[in-house]
Amino acid sequence: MAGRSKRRDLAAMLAPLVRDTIAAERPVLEAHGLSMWGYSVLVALDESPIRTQAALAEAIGADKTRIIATLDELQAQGYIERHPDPADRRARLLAITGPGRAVKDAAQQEIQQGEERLLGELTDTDRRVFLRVLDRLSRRP
Amino acid sequence: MAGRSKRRDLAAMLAPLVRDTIAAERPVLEAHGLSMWGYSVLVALDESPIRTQAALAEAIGADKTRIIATLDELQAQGYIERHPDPADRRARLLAITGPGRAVKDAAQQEIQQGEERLLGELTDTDRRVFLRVLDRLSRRP
DNA sequence: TATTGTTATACTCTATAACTATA
DNA sequence: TATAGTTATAGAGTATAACAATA
Repeated sequence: MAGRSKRRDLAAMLAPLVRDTIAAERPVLEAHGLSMWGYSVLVALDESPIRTQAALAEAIGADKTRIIATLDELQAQGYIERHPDPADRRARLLAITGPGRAVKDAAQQEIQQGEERLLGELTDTDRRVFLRVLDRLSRRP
Repeated sequence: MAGRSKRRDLAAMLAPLVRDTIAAERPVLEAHGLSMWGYSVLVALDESPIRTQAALAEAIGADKTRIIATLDELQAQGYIERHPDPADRRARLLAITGPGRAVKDAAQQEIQQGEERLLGELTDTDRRVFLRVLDRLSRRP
């Protein structure tokens, strides 16, 4: 059986799109006083608390060393809580706070509203399929 | 009318996917002696020659200053030709060579074959819709 | 000894600005 | 003077390795 029809590489199509969406997020996050990594952390902790910083870093695709400054800042802003685990004082129990959830929800609403500029061009079917496939592919191990 | 159903941000889904696809490309390109930007340049020039380096840089989403070393290397490898435009000797006419097209085709085939690991999980309909939408969104101005 | 978090260092990548050569 | 290309410098972001605290 022969190959499939000619197409561009996935990375070549994904790269400019991710660049645009991140560029669109930047001013929104800045207006809410959040960094890109800070927002990532809030989104992750909004789903559920996490028991170690290393696990959080892995969950958001970051290095454990480079989220520390982010966590310091989020804690100073009162958006997360960071307590030593009584059962193992090496680990830090991480959780989002009420104000943290509020600022994350506000920023996220604005971000997704902006993304309608893109998604709004699609038919309902295309939109639904695209988001479903994208969600699935992005969750691969 | 109320909002749409809850979803993740586009950037949050796109980012890990683009990271994985680029990570998958890296060893393939290295085996063919190409850098990421070098491969981008060959793909762009394969479509059509370009009259200035600035235009090429913009076409691949790069800065004009940071593709110069790449062009030097591609030229030394014999994969591109770079001639001063006789009509305006400030500009450089850029074109891919036969060997350039050959190495680009070989690398691209291997890359897209690897991407089947992802796309092969999808139904024919999902695959077709996803690629069509992705292609469209990635070409937006 | 192994693991969690932290800090320090080095390295890569990118952006900015200055320089040349043509026009 | 304006533009295309080039080079040099500085800055941001990232990765690596060493360190301190706890197990």
